[in-house]
This record gives sequence, C-alpha cells and structure tokens, in this order.
Amino acid sequence: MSSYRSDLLRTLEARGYIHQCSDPEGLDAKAAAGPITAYIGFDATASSLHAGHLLSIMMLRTLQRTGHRPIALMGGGTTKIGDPSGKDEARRMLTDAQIDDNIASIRRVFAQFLDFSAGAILENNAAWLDELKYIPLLREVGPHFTINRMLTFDSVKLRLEREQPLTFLEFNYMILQAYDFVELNARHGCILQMGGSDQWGNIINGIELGRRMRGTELHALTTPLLTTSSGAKMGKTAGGAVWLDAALLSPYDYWQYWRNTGDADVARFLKLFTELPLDEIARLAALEGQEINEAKKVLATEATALLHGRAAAEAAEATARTTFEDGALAASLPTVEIAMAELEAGLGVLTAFCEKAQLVASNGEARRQIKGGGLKVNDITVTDEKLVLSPRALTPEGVIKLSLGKKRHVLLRPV
RNA sequence: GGAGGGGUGCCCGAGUGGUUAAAGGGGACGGACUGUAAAUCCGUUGGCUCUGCCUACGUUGGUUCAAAUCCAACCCCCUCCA
Repeated sequence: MSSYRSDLLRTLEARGYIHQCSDPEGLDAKAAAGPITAYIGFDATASSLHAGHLLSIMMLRTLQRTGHRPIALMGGGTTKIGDPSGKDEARRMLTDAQIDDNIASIRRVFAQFLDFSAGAILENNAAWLDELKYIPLLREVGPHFTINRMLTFDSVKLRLEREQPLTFLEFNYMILQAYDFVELNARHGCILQMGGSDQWGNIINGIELGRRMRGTELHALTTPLLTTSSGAKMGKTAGGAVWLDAALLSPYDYWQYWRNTGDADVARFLKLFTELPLDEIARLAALEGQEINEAKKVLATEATALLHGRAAAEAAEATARTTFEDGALAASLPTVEIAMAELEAGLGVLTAFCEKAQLVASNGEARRQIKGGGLKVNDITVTDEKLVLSPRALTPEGVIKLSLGKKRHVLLRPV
C-alpha cells in the first residue's frame, strides 16, 4: 500500500485521509518532485465551520506540513448558487451581506490551522465569479459541458429520480466549481483539488474542464465520508453542531465532544484529527476496556489544542477531571452570573434551569426532565418542580451547581 | 394557460367532521446498565401563570354545536398537455 514516494501521499494514506484519487501515481510523482499547490473549497452557508469540515481542514494542514502550498477557497460566489450535491431541496438564498459575514468569521478558523505567513493562501471565488459575463462564459466554458453528461452526475440524477425540483440556478453549480479549479490553476498553479467524497463529481468536472480549455493536467483527491461507527454524521451533539468557534462552542464543550467518542472510532479519529506520531497512536489504540478512556482523553486534548490552543485544551481536561473523576466541583465549569437579590428573593428551579442556565429550552422541558429524574441541584436530584433556590443552596465555593443529566453542568454565581 | 396529484409536528409519514397536541418510525433528550463508550431496556419529545388555558396540520376566509379533516379563494411544489 505504502508505495507512494512523496511524503504528502504517504502521510495522507497512512492516516486514512484518502478515499479516491484520480491519478495516484501521477500526483505522487509531482508531489515528490517539488511543492505542489492544492485547494479545498468551503461553503459560506453558516457563520462557522463545524466538526464535519475538520477533515478537509486537517488535509490542508497536512499539505502545508509536508512542504506544499494549501489554498483555502471561500465559496463567496458559489454559495450564492448552492451546491445541490446530496440535497433534496435547494437551500434558502443567503444575502451577500450574510455571506460576507460568514466568510469573515470562517477565516479565523483557518488562521488556527494554516500558516499564511508561510505561503498558505486564502481566496474567495466571488473575486472572479462575480465578475463573469454571461455570454463570454457560455462561449468559453459551455462547449466543454454536454447536458448528456451533466445529467449523469449523482447530484443531478438524485434530484431527477426523486422527482424533486432542481433549478437552473443549482444546475449551474458544477460548472462554476469546475471553473474555480481552472481559475486557481491559472492564478496560483494549483493542480489538485481535494474535498469530501461527495465532491468527487464536481472535482472531476474541474479536471475535465482544465484539460479541454487549457490542456493542463489536474488531480482530484477525496476523503472518506466520515461517519461515526454508529452511522451518524460527524459534528452533531446535544446542543447542536460542533462549531469550530469558541464563541459558539466553548473549548470545554469541544473537548467533551471528543472525549465522548465511541470506542470503535478512537484509533481512526486519533489518526485523522491529531498530529501524534502513528506509533504513539498504535499504542493508544491497543488499550482496551476502561483503559481506552485514556486514549479518548488524549484525543480530546490534542484535537482541542489544535483548534483552541494547548492551554485551553489542558484547562478543559483539568475541568473534566475534577468534575467527572474526582466528583468535585470545578470552578471552571460554564458559569452564569445572577443577581444576589434574585437569589435572596427565591429563585424557582424552572427559572434557574431554563432562563438562567439555559440547560433546557422551556419550563415545560424542565418539568419533564424533573419527572424523568434528569435535573440535579448540587448533585441532588430535583423531585419537586416548585423547589425554590435560596442563598442556603450555595456551596462553600459560593455557587449553585445545576446539572442536566450526568454530563452537562452549569454553575450559578450570585453577584 | 389546461388537466390531475400534493403541501401534517425536528425529519419521514398515518389520519378524510367529534374520544386528535395528532398513529407509527427516525432523530433527539433523560433514566437504568457501564467506562463521561457502544449495544440493550424504560421514559419523554408544542407553549404557559398546568387537574386549566393558549397556539398548531401551506395562507386567508366560510359552513358547523364541533374541522387537520367539508367549501371558496390565494400561494407553493410535482406530473402530463399547450
């Protein structure tokens, strides 16, 4: 298997990043001969990237670490179209302003993973797509695409087969993504586009277009579609998506996400989402039973360190240790401040959990959780929804610990 | 423009006048078991000032003691025809 000569492909292969590659030998030869430039495109649909994007981000990072040049392409232009791949319905239209906002906050994530002072490039395809003129584009690109072939792509076929509407707007997406590849080749000598396996069709279109328009040889490399071993898509958790933004998901919660990885996924995730040497990972992966929890902690800390920094990662680990292993009260748990006067006046449990701590979405949910034994105050299960918290509930540390289930805790601190 | 089909809760999907906050499944959350895992089992899954009230089955009106269910108009989607 490890017949690759280039450091890049050897690393990607060994760590499990490769699903499909258009021309492994050819790409390997180029990567072995000298630095290559490769890109991955990112939608600007949401205000932050989430754990589902992490695989792509790590791939760009690996690229740079093995001596090549990564381009993170913001889809400022293509997001206005909407990729129909894998979707039953067109997504709602975003305004230009929303897209710009999203891009601004997404850029910050890349600053964590890539070194722009060392050659990494950040582009936004709005820079060229917005300027395109319809007729010239049609004449330049149109002849290279046959409708016959476009209809065979999964993204299109799926919609047609399921009798779901596919608008002309979305139908154009693949053309623009193909155009991006050719444009990046012209601008930066980019010869490789990477992405998730669902992007294969789109990437191949870019390769074809490059060959027909310019006679250049381009390459595709996709990652496996990442699911947990239980089949769920990556990147969902109790509170929603696993955002790669401390403002949307705290480093502590991010650490918790990785800490709760299923046994069957630990080795795979260590290879994909940390930069530990493979022999160290092999040692961790060999742990069994309760000991595998050690491997999960390493995974959580390493993954968190990449995104939020080593200090934040270790702080999260320490908080978790105090809370779960020592059963003690960690002052570093998420904390919500309330007015002392409010507490003195008596604070209803429902209000405390819902309005203050926001552990539950409504008073009704708080009631249900109480009936199901899911809420605790200072580690004592709440049995009466009419319970009123007063300053007497304060622990010696001067806080009240509210818990939903076993894992989610919030401290109320009167001020 | 014409003919037909369709729009139900987070998602899928049943329901064609009252006992329907609405079957079933999925997902999600909680509990038990554990190892802060998986699998399994159990419970919950619109809101509130909660033995009651309010909001909800594309939108707006109407019929009726009573509508997701009947009628009208409108909006959107699909199929075929022009």
